[in-house]
Amino acid sequence: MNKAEILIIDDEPQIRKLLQINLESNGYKVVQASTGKEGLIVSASHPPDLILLDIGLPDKSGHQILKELREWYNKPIIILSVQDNEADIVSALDNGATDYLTKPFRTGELLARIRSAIKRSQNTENNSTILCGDIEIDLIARIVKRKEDIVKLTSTEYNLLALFAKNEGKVLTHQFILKEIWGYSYQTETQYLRVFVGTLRKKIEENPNNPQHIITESGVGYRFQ
Amino acid sequence: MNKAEILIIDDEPQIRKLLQINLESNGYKVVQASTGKEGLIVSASHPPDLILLDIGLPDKSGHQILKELREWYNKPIIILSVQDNEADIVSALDNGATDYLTKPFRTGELLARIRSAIKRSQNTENNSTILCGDIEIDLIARIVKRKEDIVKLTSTEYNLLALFAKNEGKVLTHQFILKEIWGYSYQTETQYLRVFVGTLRKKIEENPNNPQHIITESGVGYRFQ
DNA sequence: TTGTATTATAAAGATTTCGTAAAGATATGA
DNA sequence: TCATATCTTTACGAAATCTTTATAATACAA
Repeated sequence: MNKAEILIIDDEPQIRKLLQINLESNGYKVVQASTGKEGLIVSASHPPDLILLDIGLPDKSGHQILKELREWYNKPIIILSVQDNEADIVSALDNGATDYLTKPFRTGELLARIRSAIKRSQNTENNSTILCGDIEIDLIARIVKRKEDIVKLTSTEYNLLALFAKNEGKVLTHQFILKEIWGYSYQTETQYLRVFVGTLRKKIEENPNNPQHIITESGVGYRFQ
Repeated sequence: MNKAEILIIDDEPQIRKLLQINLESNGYKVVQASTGKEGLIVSASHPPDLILLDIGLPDKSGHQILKELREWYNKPIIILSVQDNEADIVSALDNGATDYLTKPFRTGELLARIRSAIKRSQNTENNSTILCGDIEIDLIARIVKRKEDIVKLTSTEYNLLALFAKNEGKVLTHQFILKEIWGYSYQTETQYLRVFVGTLRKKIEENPNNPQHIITESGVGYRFQ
């Protein structure tokens, strides 16, 4: 395989330099970003194979960046932090961080953890666009196309469709969907779901009266195929 | 999904006890081994969902155990160690350890790293399908296939079939089935069962008049095979 | 073989769940 | 501010599912 590409998101130039030297001498290609915002843009325009994210960023909190990245980025994200705070670590890991290292870290360990993470991620296939029949969902750009034509979706409609697509083939319960899209306290508002499934079907189904993508599983939930 | 099962391989009884209490109170099922050799035997006879491995074992070095496990075991292995030695960490990670924590570790962090590791391993392989002849039941996706074709089942029909499949070969009494599917107060409504077994047979049996999967045990209940 | 208990099937009735339209509420942006 | 888009509710007919009843088929024991 080619050189793996690693994106460093860190506001301290010295750290970036240090990491760059170490990573490049170990055969990685390095891209840098000094703010969270820049990191999001860079990673979206050219997704790296792994991201090193400093949690103590000045513009947005690293936790926020992590969440935004994880909406579409499913390769490894390793957190670097001066904080040796358990709550911080737990929160980062639960929000999808692959690993968490406390600064100052040992270079050899960091490199080993990077190798380990990249190796594992290669075993899983990750795609930032999902293709289901004539529907194409670009998780990075948040754009949905049907037979090459862009489908205009509201934010909630998109979130719902993306959730379906990420779980293609599985039956998702009303509860689960409501929890994911609207939040924990909306688990009983199944009527929301009916309305939004209705509008989604109108937009993505050939014949909304005979849906081929969003299938109703009566009494349970819906299934996307 | 069911309780994830975690195997602890550690020679110190206090550590095992501490881990056991913490893990069990977080909903995990815990199995223990006090030596590396025992750990290998236990994991081979009944593979756990994750292994916590102490690197400083008396009989074989933990590194050796790790290598032997990794010859066939591909679920997460998290190393616990009193050694805060970089070479040790690097070696463990390069030999396929999923993570490496130094004792004394923080319980919350360990639990978060366990959650993270299990979550990732589930994304790679989610084969929770039960196969019975030409019938395939995917318990996670909640989907039933017969000879590759999806069989459309109502919620109750699915629950019933899943119950049968989970108890393949066993005779389930009317009482038991009714209690499991409809609830405690329906134990005498055997007619429900007859109706639903009938519709299920129509959907999954080659010849519903001569069922091969759902067998009647007259006067007792049914058996799935 | 006959009678009884158990099981199977069909179909009607009751209930729940679903889909849709549309009105009201809220947010968004010029 | 107003206009527009979006979200939340409400209402009701349609569809799917569940429950009940009736009756036929089958199994089993005397």
